[in-house]
Parts: sequence; structure tokens; C-alpha cells
Amino acid sequence: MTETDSSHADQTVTADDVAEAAGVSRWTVSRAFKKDASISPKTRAKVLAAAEAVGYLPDLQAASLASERSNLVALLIDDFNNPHKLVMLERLTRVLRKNGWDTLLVNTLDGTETNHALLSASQRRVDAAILIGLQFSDALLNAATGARRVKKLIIFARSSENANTISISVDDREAMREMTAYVLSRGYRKPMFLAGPDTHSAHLRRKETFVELWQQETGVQPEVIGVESYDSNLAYGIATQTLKGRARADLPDVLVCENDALAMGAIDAIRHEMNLRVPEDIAVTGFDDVPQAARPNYQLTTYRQPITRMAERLVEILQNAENRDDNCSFLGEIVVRASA
Amino acid sequence: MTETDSSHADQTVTADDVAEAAGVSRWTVSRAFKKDASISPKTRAKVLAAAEAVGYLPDLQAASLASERSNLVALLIDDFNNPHKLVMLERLTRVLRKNGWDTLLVNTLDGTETNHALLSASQRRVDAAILIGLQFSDALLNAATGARRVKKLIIFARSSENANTISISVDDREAMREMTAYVLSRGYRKPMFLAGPDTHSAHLRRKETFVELWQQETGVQPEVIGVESYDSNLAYGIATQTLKGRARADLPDVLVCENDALAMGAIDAIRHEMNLRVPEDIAVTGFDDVPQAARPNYQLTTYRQPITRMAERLVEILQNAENRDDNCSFLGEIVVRASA
DNA sequence: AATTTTCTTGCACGCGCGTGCAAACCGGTG
DNA sequence: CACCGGTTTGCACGCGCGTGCAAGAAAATT
Repeated sequence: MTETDSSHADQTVTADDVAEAAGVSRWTVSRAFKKDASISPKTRAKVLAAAEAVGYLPDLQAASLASERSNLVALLIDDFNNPHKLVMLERLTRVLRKNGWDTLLVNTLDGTETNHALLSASQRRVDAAILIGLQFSDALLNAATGARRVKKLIIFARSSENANTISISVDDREAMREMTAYVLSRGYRKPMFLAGPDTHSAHLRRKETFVELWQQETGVQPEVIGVESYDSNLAYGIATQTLKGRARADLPDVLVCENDALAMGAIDAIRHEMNLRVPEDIAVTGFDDVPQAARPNYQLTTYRQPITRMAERLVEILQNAENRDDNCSFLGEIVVRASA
Repeated sequence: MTETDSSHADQTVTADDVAEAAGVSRWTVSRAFKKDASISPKTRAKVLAAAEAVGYLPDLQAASLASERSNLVALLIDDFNNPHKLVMLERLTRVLRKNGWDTLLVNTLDGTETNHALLSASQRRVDAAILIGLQFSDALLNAATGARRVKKLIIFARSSENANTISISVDDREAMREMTAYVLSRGYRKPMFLAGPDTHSAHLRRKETFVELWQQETGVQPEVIGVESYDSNLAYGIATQTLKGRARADLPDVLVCENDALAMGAIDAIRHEMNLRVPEDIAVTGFDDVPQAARPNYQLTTYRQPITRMAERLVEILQNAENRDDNCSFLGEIVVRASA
């Protein structure tokens, strides 16, 4: 039916059709769509007009088959519980798209499927794999770097010393230095640190930094508790379990949390389990500045990572062919709200 | 350097290499990787072993160029604020991957770039475009259906009567019928409905259904308020503005919300702005059963959509070549918690 | 044992486009 | 007018694999 309908052959418009319409060769059409190609301005204009007329757009699959670039990146994520991931997804996809990259979303949550997922991504000839997950084991990293066709491995929003790996992250040490200074400046003296799980390959140095600096500044070792995943409910449970029933004098005056998810769980526990006030009885700080942190009932003092700038840096790295491992770190800023 | 290193030629292993290693032709290799292909079991085993040995995996780009399938779908999303989106992303990517599909994540948040993003996806030869956003204008839908190479357009978790469109969603009418019955059964008599924005193309019928049923059952028209986007902070603001300062007798006894994001904002407002209790003073219900709804301090009574089953249905639709518009709707279940 | 029938395998061709090279073109100069 | 440097265009080849068809091998039938 539609095959004989040649009035507008929208079935599949190829460069040949455009070439015929514009009265040039197919290769000239190809050049018209390529920036910095050797083609005269008027020919390009003529070709682009013809392309517009017949409704042509280059086929990126075919293009990446023929060239060595795919302009496609894989985004590997294994934690869908933290709203901060949504923020990163939004920023990354937006910035990448704006610069001509498409994004393959790969869920590596299911551990047994992780390698398979990674290989699957490599089967799509991605120019890079970007990890924004938490639990990338060394096995995963090795699988990734070993995977053929994955040219670059980029760890986003985490730092890593692993070789063959580029990491783009906030400077956790400097961030915690600022946060520690802030907490001290507000007069808090009995802190407790609420930490997330320890991961090996890509690490947040927040806990170590806080403990070290606090010790250094006050001579006192701060109390530290931890949860085994960045989950608000777990934080709620651990905070309740640790603090509820303590004598008032034994309670911390500030709870410094490794990220906002933990902080929000802790705030809920303090209020709803212990009937205490934030920040009057116990102050709380977070990290990430997720959208929920600004909610009127949290008003969380936290640290904002410059995700957009980090994403833009990512694009620069993608554009550079050379694979020198330029790990780069950024500075964010404390966002002071009512919680501390 | 690495080119002369032919011990394991990991640069690019193609089917030819496997063919040589296995002592068969390249096309036999191709068949070994294709389910239901005409090939003897022993040959297949031999080929797969050889492939394993040389580290070969089929190149999906080349495969989709040669065939008419890409096993790639585009996921279009324009709302990154609702945690429910994270749930859907996780489920969809997991189920799709399990069934051999890869996912292209397309951020259509930036309105002016929406069409461009859609076209860009079509340039990747996606087998289908899946919309899980909110604001798909008719213009967007038309652009999508008009876009070449986008064979199917599927609206997920929203219903739509638009032609050339397949929608997979929960039966909103039936869901609200259950919710209304529950609210009535609990003895609430002064409801207020908190609605999200009205969108045209793909609509939730929750507000209409609730109003209609309540009227029908009690003869009373329930009060309705609305926010212009599904945002907790907005819901907090509107709830505060509407309810704060009302005489106790004029307050609703239950706030039925179009989704959990609105409900959680409302709960926060009720507690922190009005110093009232949930559910004793005002009960609240939501919709979606986002992870946060189970948090101890929300304990939100809500309605859970069977996202995984819906995703599996999606896969079936993708596998069927014929494009009959089988809009399908699912039944979820009320999740009763403490908030109502 | 000869001959069908059914499986299995090999192969030409094409999917749509990019790259490198050579031919063609253009305008300007001695 | 011939010559030359620079620019623009055309073209063979290949990217890695799937599909349809025909030849070959194996199994089943008489």
C-alpha cells in the first residue's frame, strides 16, 4: 500500500534521495551535515534545503557503523532510591543531548545481570560508559574496561583512583572541611556522624574527613554510626535505635549526615520517634541538596554539588579523543537552611 | 602498539574471527546467535564456544542496520521531580533489559528541544517510543507519530484516546472507585480532593471519578483544589493557603490526593503549618505508592500500580509486530496504612 | 540400495553512511 | 594564454551483520 504511495516517500528517506533532489552526489549530502567539512556554503545551503524538503535526517546507526564515533553514551545506575539520582539523570541527559549525545540507560541493579548489562551496552558501540551508581565492584570496573568498544569509563559524582578511569566529582574533603567549619561556627560541640555504606572502588571521603577534622579542631573523637545503604528508612531505623532512650545529656547536638537521604530519615526519626525538635534539640546537616531538602518541613542545611558544571565537563572529556586520565574535582557550596 | 598484539585481538572481534576459529562460515556464526535459527545443536555449541574463546559479542548497531529491528526503545520523560518516575525507570529498564531491549533515555523537559529530542531518538532507529511524561501536547504526539523510524508510540501509566497510540495504564476509574469506597467505609464525610494539572492528550480520570462517585453516593459535591504541577512544595503551599485559618468545622476530614507527591506535601502542611494530626484531624490518601509513602512518618494510604506487570505487557506489545492499538488497563490495589 | 524428504550450511547482496584519494573546478597570475 | 595553488566534488571501499535462496549433507522412505 504505502510503497506505491510515492508522493512523500516517508518510509525511509536516505541521503541518496536528498542527493537526487539537490542534484549533487550522496557524499556531498553527507558533507553538508558534517561540521567543518570541505563544502561550499551555497552547496551546503542547497543540500540542507533539499533535505528539509524531503524530510531527511541522517541515520545515526549507520553513521556510527561507518565512523568510529557513535555519539552515544551508556549511563549505568544501580540505585534508584535516592532522589539525587533523578537530579543527575535530568542534568546529564539534558547537557548531553544539548551537545549531540544520546544516552543509553542501563540498570545495573540486579547484580548477576550487571556484567551482562555492561556488555550489552558495549554492543551498542557506546563512546563511553558513565557510572553514577554506588556499588561498582572492582570486578565490574574490570569488566567495563575490558569490554570491547567501551572507549572511556567515567565515574560521575564519585572519586576513584582506579586506573583507566576518569572521575568527575566534587572535592569531598574540601566540602566536608567547609561543613565542619560551619558546624563548629554555629557552636555545636557534640556531633554525631551518620555514614552510608563503605564502598571500595569509588569512595566518598566524607566520614574520614569529618572525623579527622573534628578531632583536629576539638581534640574529641566524634561519634559515628552507619547504615548499610543510602536509604531514608534505614536511617530512620538506625537513628531511632541509636538515640531513642538516651539520656538528654548523652544526645548529640548535631547530626552530620553523609547525604540528604540519610538526613531526612534522621529528621523524621528525631521528630516522630523521639518528639524532639530540629534544630533546637538536635540539628541536622545533609549533602547533595536534593529538591526535597528545600521542603518547608525539612529546611535542610546541606551541600550543593555543581551537577550542571560537572556534566559540562563530562562533555568536554567526551569530545577530547585523547584518553589521558584527567580526574577532576569541583567545589560546591553550603546551602544554609533552618536545620542547622 | 596494540595492533601488532595479535595474541588476543580485542580491538574488534567480528563474526569472521569466530567463523575462522570455529571452522565454519560467518553466516553460521550469525545463526548460532539467533534464536530459532536453522542450525544443528552441535554446530551452535561449537560456534558459541569459539565465540566465548575469542570474546565475541554481536554488534547490535550493525545488526539493526542489517535487519529491521533494533531492539532499542526510547523512553521520553519530562518530569524528573516525582519519585514515582524513578520507580518506573527502574522497572522499565529492568524488564526491558531482561527481554533483550535497550533503553534510550530522552529528556523532553526543555520544551523547545522536545521535538528535536524526539527526532534524535528516531535517528537511532528505535523500535518504539515510550512516553512516561506528563505534558505531551498533541503537537508532540503528532511529531512522534510523524517521525520516521518510530514504529510504535506507547504511552505508559497514562491513558490516551489518541489514535496511532498504545496506552498501558491502570484503570483510573476503577482505582478511584475503590478508593472512594474505602474512604466512605472509614466514615469520612467531608472530603476534599487535591488535584494535579489538567493535561489534554493523556488524562488521569481520578478527579472526575471521585467527584462523580462521591456526589452519587452522598449527594454532596466534594470540595476540589488544584495545583499546577505534581510538586510536593506546591501542594504544601496550596494546602496551607486553602486550609490554614479555617474554622475547625470547615476543615475537611479527609484529603484525597491525585498522587503521593501531592499527598506528602499536604501531610507536611497539615502537620507543620497547621499543627494538626494525620489522620486524627485530617486523613490523607495518595496514589502510586512511591517508596517514600511507606516512611514511618507518612504511612500513606495509597494505591499501588502494578508497574512490573505493566512493563511486561509492554514487552509483549513490543514483540508483536502487528500494530493493532490494544490499549490495555490494569487493576492495582489499595495499600492501607495509617494516614487514612 | 536408490531415492525422497528434511536439515543444515554457504553465499551474493544490501542496510545507510564515512573516509581517503583522485579528478574536476575555479579564479588569479606571469 | 598557459599555468598553478587552492577549493570543491565524486567515487571505491568498507563498517559488521541479516535475509533469501540454492547447494550440500544427513536422515527417512520405498
